[in-house]
Amino acid sequence: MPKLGMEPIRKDALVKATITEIGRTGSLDVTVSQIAKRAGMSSALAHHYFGSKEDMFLAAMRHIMTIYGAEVRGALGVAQTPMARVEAIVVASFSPTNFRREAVGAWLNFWVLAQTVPQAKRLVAVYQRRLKSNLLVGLRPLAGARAEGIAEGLGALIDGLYLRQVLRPGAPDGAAAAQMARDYLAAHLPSAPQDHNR
Amino acid sequence: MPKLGMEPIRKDALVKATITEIGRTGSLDVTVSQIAKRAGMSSALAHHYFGSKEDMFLAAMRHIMTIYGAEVRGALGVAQTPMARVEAIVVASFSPTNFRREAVGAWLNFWVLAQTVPQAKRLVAVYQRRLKSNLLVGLRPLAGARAEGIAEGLGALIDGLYLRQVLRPGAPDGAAAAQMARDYLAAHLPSAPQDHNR
DNA sequence: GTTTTTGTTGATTGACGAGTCAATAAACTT
DNA sequence: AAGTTTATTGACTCGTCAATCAACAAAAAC
Repeated sequence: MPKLGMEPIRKDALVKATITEIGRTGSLDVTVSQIAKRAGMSSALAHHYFGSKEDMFLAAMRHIMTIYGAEVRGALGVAQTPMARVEAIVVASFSPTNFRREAVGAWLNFWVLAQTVPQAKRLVAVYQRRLKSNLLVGLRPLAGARAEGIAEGLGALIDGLYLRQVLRPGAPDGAAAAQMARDYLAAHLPSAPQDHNR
Repeated sequence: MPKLGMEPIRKDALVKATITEIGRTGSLDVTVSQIAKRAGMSSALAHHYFGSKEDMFLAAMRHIMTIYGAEVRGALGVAQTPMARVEAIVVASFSPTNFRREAVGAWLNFWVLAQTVPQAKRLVAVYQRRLKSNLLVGLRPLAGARAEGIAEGLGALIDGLYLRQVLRPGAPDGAAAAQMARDYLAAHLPSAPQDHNR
């Protein structure tokens, strides 16, 4: 009983299933059948819509980055001060949508994929560039020439917090991670007076 | 022409070859044959000395952690002040031995392995605990109650710097990474006066 | 109402790779 | 010198999985 216009629906289901399965198993060693099954179709159909497994992986990466990008853009839209802009990025990075178990697990594996697949490497590079440039818009008014280094460091810290989240048992604690990023900012920005005695 | 006492030699060669191959291909999808070939023997012999591929991976993890641990211990041995202790850990973390391409690439993949293999997860947990406790010894005299949070943050930052190194083209720049860690410390420690205008 | 397009799958192919085994040989033991 | 242990490998088994194909079904187009 084929309804028409299935393509986008099927593709969407496959992309989500890909993320779920990679996150669930914690590995890129997921079979197309597993993914297809979770998405409610045969593996042949998955191959029909995406040419190859690699294509599915890349689509899944793009999806994760799209969600993240949209959330950042949304938060940046309402930010008025430079500090609010930086804060918005931090909040978005550790929001329940992006910092959820599945997504973080998938993210780590995409990082690995980027070591092998040039396309994937390019996607990660895009993410890094965007993150840095977004941070810089907020940081430059606050830190001038030092903004560059702070953005680099904050980027690394965020990635590190993601990395560590992967192995932490239990529900992800985005609030704690975000607080760590804020502490980093507070310590590195000149204006905000620092309170080292608690 | 079998000479006796080959076991430790073969095992050592296999462990090193495992790290090399994982680092080279950037993936855990290396075949036992590849590893064995690089180590100069047949795949059957690799299976003879290690029961399974997983065993080889675990041995390789232990090897990397052992090298790292030894270097940290060595540097800590000669450190006199609390600050020197923390500095020693930073230096060791980004020393050419530990921060080399191969090792960092392998490290990332072991992180992935830890998502699937409980043994591997335990090893990473051990690394994290040791790092944190080593940092705390130096940080507590310097930061008191705040030491805990600083150690956690510095640990995440170090991991993040490793993570990012993986995708950076060209030779690894341990000096720059170490500097970033030092900046983190300088910004978070109360005593050292901060120079925000440069 | 026949032809084309779109959706769908079970079955098959073809490759690859982990782990086993039998066989060979050198060294140590008694 | 016969027997045991250690080293070593080529050949083989067995499973898995990405990708393809042939076939069927329903909607759309003509």
